[in-house]
Amino acid sequence: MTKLSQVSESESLRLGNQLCFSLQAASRAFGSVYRVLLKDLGLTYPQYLVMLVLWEHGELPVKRIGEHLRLDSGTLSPLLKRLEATGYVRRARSAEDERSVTVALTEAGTSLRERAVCVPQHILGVTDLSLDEAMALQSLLARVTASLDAAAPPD
Amino acid sequence: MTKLSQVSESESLRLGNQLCFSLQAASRAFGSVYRVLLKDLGLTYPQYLVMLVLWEHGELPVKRIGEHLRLDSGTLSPLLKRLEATGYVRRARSAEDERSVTVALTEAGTSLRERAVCVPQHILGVTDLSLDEAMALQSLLARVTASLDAAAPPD
DNA sequence: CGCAATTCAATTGCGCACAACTGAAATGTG
DNA sequence: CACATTTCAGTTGTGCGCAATTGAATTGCG
Repeated sequence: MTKLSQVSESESLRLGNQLCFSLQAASRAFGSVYRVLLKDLGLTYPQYLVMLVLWEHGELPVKRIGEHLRLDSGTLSPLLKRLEATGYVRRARSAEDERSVTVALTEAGTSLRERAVCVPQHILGVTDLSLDEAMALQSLLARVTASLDAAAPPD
Repeated sequence: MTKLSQVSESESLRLGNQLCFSLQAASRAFGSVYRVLLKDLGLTYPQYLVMLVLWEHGELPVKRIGEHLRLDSGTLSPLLKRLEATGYVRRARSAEDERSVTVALTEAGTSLRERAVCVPQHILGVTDLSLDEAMALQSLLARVTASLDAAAPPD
């Protein structure tokens, strides 16, 4: 098994830089498609991710949401404030632990789910990948992320 | 060839959402590693990308840089101003076309290249992918981006 | 128990991405 | 040639991602 770090310099230079760039490009391309789809729902993509977590797990403290999405309070606090302003979410200090803030879905936030189920299908519809390819991609991404995290731990 | 849009609902719902998420996660993980490496060079990752373009192509108008990196003037103008403040780049209105601004490397910007060549190798060293896997990943990403762009054109 | 260390959300500050707009310069058309 | 259209870079405003810090609440240890 040839390791990338053993490939010729010019080759690895190109590939090394290009890999991250392609990743970013793909990520932003997804962003454009999501932006259009989510506009009607009054959500940005990161806000949509938070809603997915809440739809799946129900009421959660900010910390837990951050663990699911790898986001810290610096990102989540203002984002959740905007979700609250939109009316999809309610925040309240936990009674058991006054440091913690519990985020819960409002009525509007809960019912939004039905209007959002079509989103991932629409996304998949335009990716033009086979199931195998999508799973292969997913698997490669997971491995890359894991090894990068080992090198520069997210904590 | 099974198309994702034909897979069962629950499966595609999960995969559809997860694909973009994994992409973002991998992109951010790369970002963390690059951030550490580029700190010594006084560059952010997007600034590094601009430098790569300039190292390869030499003096270029803002528009061309944007075409290489898929970035518009709203992103590039302040970024280039910061690169100029750091001293890696010089900007000047083009003589032939007064609308255009030409970006050129300074002495410091040119010589920075030597200190930057180790970056992609270091990055590759921690991705833990074989050459085949890296190329497969690259190819999948390119296809995904192309199909997403067809659905929501970057223009 | 009492005090230090830890945990949690929030805030501040910086840089990037993108949409929408501005204004100046160039191009094209009648 | 005159005037509308297009092409540039820049600015403004919003939202994200992350580092660093703050302040309050909890936990742990002596």
